[in-house]
Amino acid sequence: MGKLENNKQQKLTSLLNTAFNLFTTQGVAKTSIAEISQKAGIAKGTFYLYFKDKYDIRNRLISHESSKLFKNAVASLEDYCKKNDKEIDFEGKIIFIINHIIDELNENQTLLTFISKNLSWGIFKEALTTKVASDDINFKDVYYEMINDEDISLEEPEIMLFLIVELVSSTCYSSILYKEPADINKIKPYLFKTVRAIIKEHTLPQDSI
Amino acid sequence: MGKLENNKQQKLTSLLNTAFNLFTTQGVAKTSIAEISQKAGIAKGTFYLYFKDKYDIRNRLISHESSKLFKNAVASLEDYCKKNDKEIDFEGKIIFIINHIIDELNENQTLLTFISKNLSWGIFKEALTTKVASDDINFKDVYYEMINDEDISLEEPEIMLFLIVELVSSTCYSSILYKEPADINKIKPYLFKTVRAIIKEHTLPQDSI
Amino acid sequence: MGKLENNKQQKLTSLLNTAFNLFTTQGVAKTSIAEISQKAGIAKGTFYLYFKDKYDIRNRLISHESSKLFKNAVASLEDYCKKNDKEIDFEGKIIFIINHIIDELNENQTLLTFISKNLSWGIFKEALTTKVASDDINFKDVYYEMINDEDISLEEPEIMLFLIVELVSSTCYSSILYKEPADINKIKPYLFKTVRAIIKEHTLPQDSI
Amino acid sequence: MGKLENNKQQKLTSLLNTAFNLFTTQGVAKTSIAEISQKAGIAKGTFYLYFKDKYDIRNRLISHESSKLFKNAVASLEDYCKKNDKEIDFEGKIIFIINHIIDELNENQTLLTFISKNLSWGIFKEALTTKVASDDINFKDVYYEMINDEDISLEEPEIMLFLIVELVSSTCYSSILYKEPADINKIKPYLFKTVRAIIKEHTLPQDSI
DNA sequence: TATGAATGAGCCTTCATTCAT
DNA sequence: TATGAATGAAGGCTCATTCAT
Repeated sequence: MGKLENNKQQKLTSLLNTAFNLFTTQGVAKTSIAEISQKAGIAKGTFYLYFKDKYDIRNRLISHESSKLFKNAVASLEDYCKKNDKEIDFEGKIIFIINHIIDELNENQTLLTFISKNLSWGIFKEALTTKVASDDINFKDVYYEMINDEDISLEEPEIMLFLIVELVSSTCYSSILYKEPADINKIKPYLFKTVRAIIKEHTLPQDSI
Repeated sequence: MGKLENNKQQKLTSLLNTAFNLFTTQGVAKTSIAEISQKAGIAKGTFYLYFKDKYDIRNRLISHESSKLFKNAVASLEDYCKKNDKEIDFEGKIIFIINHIIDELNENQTLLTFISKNLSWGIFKEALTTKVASDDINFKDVYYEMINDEDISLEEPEIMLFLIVELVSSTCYSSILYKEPADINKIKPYLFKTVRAIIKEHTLPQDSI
Repeated sequence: MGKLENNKQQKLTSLLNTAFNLFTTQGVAKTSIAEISQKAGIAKGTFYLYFKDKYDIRNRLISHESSKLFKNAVASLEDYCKKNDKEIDFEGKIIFIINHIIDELNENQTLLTFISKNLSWGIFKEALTTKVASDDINFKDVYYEMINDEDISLEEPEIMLFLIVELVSSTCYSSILYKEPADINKIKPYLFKTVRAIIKEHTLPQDSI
Repeated sequence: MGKLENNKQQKLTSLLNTAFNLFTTQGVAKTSIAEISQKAGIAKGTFYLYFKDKYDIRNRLISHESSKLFKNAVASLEDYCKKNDKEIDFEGKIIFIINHIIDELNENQTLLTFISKNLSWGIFKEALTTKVASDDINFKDVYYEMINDEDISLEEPEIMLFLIVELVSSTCYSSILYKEPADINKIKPYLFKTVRAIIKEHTLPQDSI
């Protein structure tokens, strides 16, 4: 890899990190490109060589961070299975992943603020299906793998995922950040029950022999 | 009521109407106070005698419009019951109301854009519990009335309402506006099944005598 | 006149004067609104309360300065007639005015640069027919008056004026500023001969009795 | 000629063509060097190996295009003489050339806009006297040839040419592009009469034997 | 109460030019 | 010769808010 190539990668990383810090601490609206550039140690004009505008970098960050949440959750799940030498069924896996993500967001509320305030299903779907960074995972693949592994059939797997994601994400936002209408820990059981219900309704009766 | 008082009311109404039109047609961010004031026929400085800032007027509008959605749905429900001389159970009423609101939003997508893009549970809760205009209804009261009428007991009625509202509103947004992951009409049955499941899980076994 | 009104007028004048100085010394392109505002002692944003953009103020200045040139020339002509108690015919008046304007431009070459580099017939025509400042004259009226006074008839007075103005202005530019293809004083006799020829060709034979 | 030399020529041509297209379609000010380079298929830095800056390439283009106008007009004139086996006198030739140029500009108004908006006598004179491309003509030589051929003597041939060129070019601009003060076809007769008058005044009485 | 002129910080964006490769 | 990443000054413009009237 040439020196130049290397240098470019460094600048990109620097920009992404700086922007993420600023976005999470002061919000997207109150962060200017001038500030991002300056703190990243590059010229303002250089910013535009890497990103179209502020919303471009924001979207890429959301995709990347969302992807990380899923990646961590999936990794933790695999870990858990290995360690305990346990098999968990599909429903259990979904709940495990949701729980892991909720806990992570609960401990990193600035991240939650950033993601939620700027999320749309469009960006999110992109996060689920494309890799921004080289080590990102494609959760959709993981999701379908999970479905196949269990040998269950779902009526509309994508709609089901959509309902769950929307329910969980919008629920988390006010529950974690404002404890409204109650603390996330109080909400959790009801939330999980609902998720289980959603899964049940989408599950087709297994072909019996 | 003095002439003066009347004049004040007129200005307030003019401001609210103008702002609503501008917000829904061009978005909140691209609407300036100068534009609102000018089109409302008052001076820029006068705006500040009625509202703290742009977000103040925006929030009041969201509350008012949300309230209207519920009011219309409830009115339509009562109408339906009278006309058909039918009794509908609690679950049916909730579904009826949701359905009515979804249909209204589907036909008024600018309203949906405005409300969703600027919604937070905080504002929304306010909309449910307080009256902005004199003819607004307090949906929370209606909700508890509905519960009492049926003589059912719910474990955590507020959390239940919260889950339903969050699920429905975030689902509608991408489904109606972007048909993602599918058209609202395809989503509806799954959504209603989920709502029913949520209600079921919150319903406590009836005291039998 | 209120204090406010007075204040506004002062600011306008200050802006016009400052802009004119900057435009003539460093050119329009190299003059920024920031600089105009700052040197005029007002805030940058205030500039936009008085002018749409840089070209708006530039056009108004050109109109005003052009008007002044004509005004001075006409005044000088009247003066000359009075003093010498002489009658000058139409052709002589036109030549007098042109000569006066050329001399003024020759002595104020920065003005010539400014006007010529930014002139278009559109702006110029406006300068001839509308008053920017209260003391501006409307040269077109003066022109037609001159025609009537002499009792001569011209075939196409407007086209004639157009030809003369275009010829003189474009000729002056390189002749005065770059002495190309010769000094204005060497060009003058040829120029005047040409102007006379233009007038002659447009003059219709007088009705004889 | 080496391959390298050839390559250089190609790049130069590509740059000139691209710049001309961009200048005429969107104007000089709104065309950036980046855009020219990119569309010409070379790197931005390479531009500077061929031209000093944007105005350098612009001037060369104006010279070249002006030269082409004269070249075409002269060629057409010669053609006309041959075909009709006619002799045209000096005055007639000048009028023919002017007429031809006007018609060409009338049919190619983007070219007129480009040339006029960026013309100065300096650049123009260069166009008359120097060849930019190898097939350009030197109109000044042609002009003096025409004078000699006819055996007429002019008092100040250069000033005469200057007056004519300035008159025609500035007249065309607003007349063709804005039909101000009238359409070019209405202006033409007056313009030609004026040109004839200019020539007459510069013509010295022929030496009689 | 009502006005609207004035503010001036702040933002985004463009672009000619340089220079290490 | 050729590249194109980097620069950073510069510029135009918007807008919420204040305050004297």
